[in-house]
Amino acid sequence: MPELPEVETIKSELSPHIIGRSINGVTLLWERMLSQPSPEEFHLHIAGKKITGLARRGKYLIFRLDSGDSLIIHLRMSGALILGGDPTPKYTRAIIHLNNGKSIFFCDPRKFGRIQLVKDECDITKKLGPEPLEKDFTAEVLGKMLSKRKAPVKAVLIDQALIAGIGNMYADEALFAARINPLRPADSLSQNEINRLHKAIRMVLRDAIDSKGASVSNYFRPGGEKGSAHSHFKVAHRKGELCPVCGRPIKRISIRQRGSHYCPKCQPERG
DNA sequence: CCCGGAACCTGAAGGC
DNA sequence: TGCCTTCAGGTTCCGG
Repeated sequence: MPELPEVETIKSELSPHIIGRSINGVTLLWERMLSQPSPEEFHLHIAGKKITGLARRGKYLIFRLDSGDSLIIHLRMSGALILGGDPTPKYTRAIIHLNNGKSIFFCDPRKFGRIQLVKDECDITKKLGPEPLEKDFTAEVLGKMLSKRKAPVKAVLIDQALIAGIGNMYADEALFAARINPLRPADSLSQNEINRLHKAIRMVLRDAIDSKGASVSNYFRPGGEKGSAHSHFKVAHRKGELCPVCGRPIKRISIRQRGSHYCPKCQPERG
């Protein structure tokens, strides 16, 4: 599932191929993928616009256009952006046609991904919490967030309004690295645990970016290659496998209807 | 505001 | 082998 490291990888690998290019038009094969504006408005305002920059905020990928508008893509669960000519990849739901004969194929078996064209990208990004890899995301900032919440710390980590870009698998990995049980009430963490968690979040995300993201589900890089971050996972998606630290089986429980993987020994109920 | 649960989707995996 | 059910989870919406 594309989370921060996957979207960051897509941004880096797509950028050199598309910045400075113009968009001839966009084909929508699954119209509900467009959340705003209307299809008529969308086609009217996108045709012929030049891509001046590509940015990421949380899990959103932002194409900045010379018109001042921004084309914003969210891959949600199973989306991938593949750069190519032909043939059209399986599960293609939208095609962004560039002026060099190449296209960006938005492939998404689950049809959860979304495209929108907005005048002001802040309308979308202002709802997001800080970027976990930026300087302003300090242990103090994290501690303040957690201290206001009684929900399980796992649920708080994946709340995009608090921290932007962490999803289910990297939350599990960060909590394991910090040796914190995912069910612990967020406001029950000690200062030491907050510091560990802060460090773990940044380490886990940076490592995953170095590995070009985790190819679970339908994630592919723009060239069609997979990432390798999933092969370094210690607990995420590893139910029943043995903990690399203590050798006990990884447990899987449901938190907020999300599969949560952890080691009962290394991440005990009470810190 | 805070919290938890349902809905959106469909391929994959598991049960019988 | 095959049908059927369940699972996967990012975001949005809704109810308590």
